[in-house]
Amino acid sequence: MTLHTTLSIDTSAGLVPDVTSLLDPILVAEVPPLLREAAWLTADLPEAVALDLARSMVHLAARTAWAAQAPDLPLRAFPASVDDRGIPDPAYAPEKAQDLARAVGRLAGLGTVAQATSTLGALYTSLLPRPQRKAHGVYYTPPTLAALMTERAGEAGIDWHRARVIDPACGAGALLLPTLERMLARLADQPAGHVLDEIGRRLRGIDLDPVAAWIAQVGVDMRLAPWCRQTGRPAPRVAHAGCGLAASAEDGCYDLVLANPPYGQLRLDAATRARFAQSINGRANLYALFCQRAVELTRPGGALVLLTPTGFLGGEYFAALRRYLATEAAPLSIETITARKGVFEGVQQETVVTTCRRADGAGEGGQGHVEMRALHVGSDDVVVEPLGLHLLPAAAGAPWLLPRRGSQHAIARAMGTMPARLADWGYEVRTGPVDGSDRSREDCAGTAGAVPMLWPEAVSAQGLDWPRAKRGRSAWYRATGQEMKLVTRPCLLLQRTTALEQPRRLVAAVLEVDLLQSHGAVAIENHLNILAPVGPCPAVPLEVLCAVFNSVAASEAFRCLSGSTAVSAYELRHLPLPDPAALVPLSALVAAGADPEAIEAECLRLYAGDLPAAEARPGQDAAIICRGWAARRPAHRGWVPKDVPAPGRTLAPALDPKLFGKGPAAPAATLGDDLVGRREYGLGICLSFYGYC
DNA sequence: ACTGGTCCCTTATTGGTTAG
DNA sequence: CTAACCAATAAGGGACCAGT
Repeated sequence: MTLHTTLSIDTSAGLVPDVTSLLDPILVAEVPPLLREAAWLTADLPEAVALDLARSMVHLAARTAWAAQAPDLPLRAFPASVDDRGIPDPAYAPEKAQDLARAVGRLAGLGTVAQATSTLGALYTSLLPRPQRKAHGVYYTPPTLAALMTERAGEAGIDWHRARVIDPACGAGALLLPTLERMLARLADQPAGHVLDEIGRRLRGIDLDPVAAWIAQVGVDMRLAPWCRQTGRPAPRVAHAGCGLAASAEDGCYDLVLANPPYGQLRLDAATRARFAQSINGRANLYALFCQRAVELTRPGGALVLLTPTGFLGGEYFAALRRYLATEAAPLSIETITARKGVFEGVQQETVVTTCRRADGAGEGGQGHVEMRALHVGSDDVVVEPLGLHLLPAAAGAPWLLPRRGSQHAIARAMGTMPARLADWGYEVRTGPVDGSDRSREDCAGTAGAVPMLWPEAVSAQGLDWPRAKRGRSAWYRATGQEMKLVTRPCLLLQRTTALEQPRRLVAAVLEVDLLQSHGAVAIENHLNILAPVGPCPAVPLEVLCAVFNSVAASEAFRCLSGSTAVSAYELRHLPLPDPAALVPLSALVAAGADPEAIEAECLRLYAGDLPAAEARPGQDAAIICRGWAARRPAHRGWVPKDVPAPGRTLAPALDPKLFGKGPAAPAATLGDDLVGRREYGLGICLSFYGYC
């Protein structure tokens, strides 16, 4: 099988040419403790005071950094709308605040310009009051990811020599600076005045926060200082304060839109809802609006690179966004960021980088394929794990079934051709109707009309365990004229919220007839899903359904479709299932009470077993790029495997504790040893991408 | 009334450090 | 060296809110 890639990774050039040089180890080591200290300063202050202090400190830090980088040029004026009077209230350790700000500014002034702005941005975000930060989704892009995003833009065909680029939510300029860098590289031989003109004409950032936009602009000013000196002109205004969602005269003019927009649920007024009707349905999220906005800004044939939560890949409330993107700006590649934590400070959101091309009406036949990758983001590197090409579902708005990990490649492929859904198996899904948090009901154990109440903790792969209920929860429910809430027939119960980190996303147990017979009915709490037979005789028996849903294969299949911690009824209805006719061997195993491993193996076969082995693996021509390793360990410099290493090759233990665990260096091991799950052998895990370990 | 998504909080666990 | 303690992290439950 040839894994044709529209966006091949250029291994010879390296993934992120300037990342390692951009990340001065001194800064990497010394800045975070200062930022933590800074966060303490504002943690307990009233919001307005904290905001004031944050802005003052950033101003001071920027002044310090500027003095180091361009002492001969004037620093751009602080936004007039924000009060500039130094550290505001002496009561809150002002000297310490000033010292901190200067210290951060000095460190920022040491590194490259991109590093300086990202450091200033990080200072700002760590000082911002939490409510403010959350309300506006202020989480700036780490430099490694920003570099990767501009790299993707290049792969999507952006010509940095003439491209017009905009970031409608630019924050402190994390994406503007790498873009500027690429533009400058192409303008190297041009007269200085022309360079300034070109940058001013072709690069633009917008942010709601005038101080953030100012930091971004100061970064641009710093970078353009040499050209300014030559011409005696100031740098052009690139970053503007304003609302990135507002329509402008420049819609459809940009060759590239780069954005890590803010996230967060919204309450929309009717006008805004109508304005973004194409891309939102149900409960809207801010980033969906920015996605539509990004498409509107892009010219036909132009490219978009967006960093968003994964939720839109499968969630019900993002069906309109999926439909919109599929028709207006089909994704070329989707790259899931595997770590939920540690990439964005204080965020538990699972995120994804999507590269799209704006439709140009030229009838791009045969589209619908997406290049999937997983990104393992370290503190100063990104490891790219190729997951192959995958087809988007033809049905508009349907969840996109895409692998998030290498191990899901085969299952994701197979799912694309599986036509059956739960409805075809003879089942419907609904959420448990009883609100267990309703404390108005007293414990009714043993009273008349009381029926068993089933909570999530009663459901496990081992079966149903009633009257199990956690502390403070009643295992009984008194039906008070709401008998329609009760379940009277056997069904499958499935936990409704499971963490992404859990080994299994799907946890199911059969509600047997005996519990129903002894009590007449049971109540199902809201955090369980109910999979109930539609007719008297479903195409697949309950026990077989249970076996499939409890299998690792089904859990992995579900992971390919879900983006949030919820196991929603919507997603369950869309989960591809094997043809009922193919379930004969599994039914026999279940009926015979076969051991779990045999059942597990059969479920895996049902999902992925029919694929040839070659297809079950991600592309062998793919590359893994491990810049951070090379940077820290000279012995490993240049270790960027371009092809599959032979079994028997000696592996070094992992060198990046952030990525692959801590502890003393492990001894070298031989490829082919059982290295799976051994975190000290990061390389071993890398090689598992190739299907070797 | 029902459903879905997300955030936050509590609890359990783990890993690391230090006193005895 | 062991036990106790503490901090950080993971897991999972609960609450809340908004849309249908």
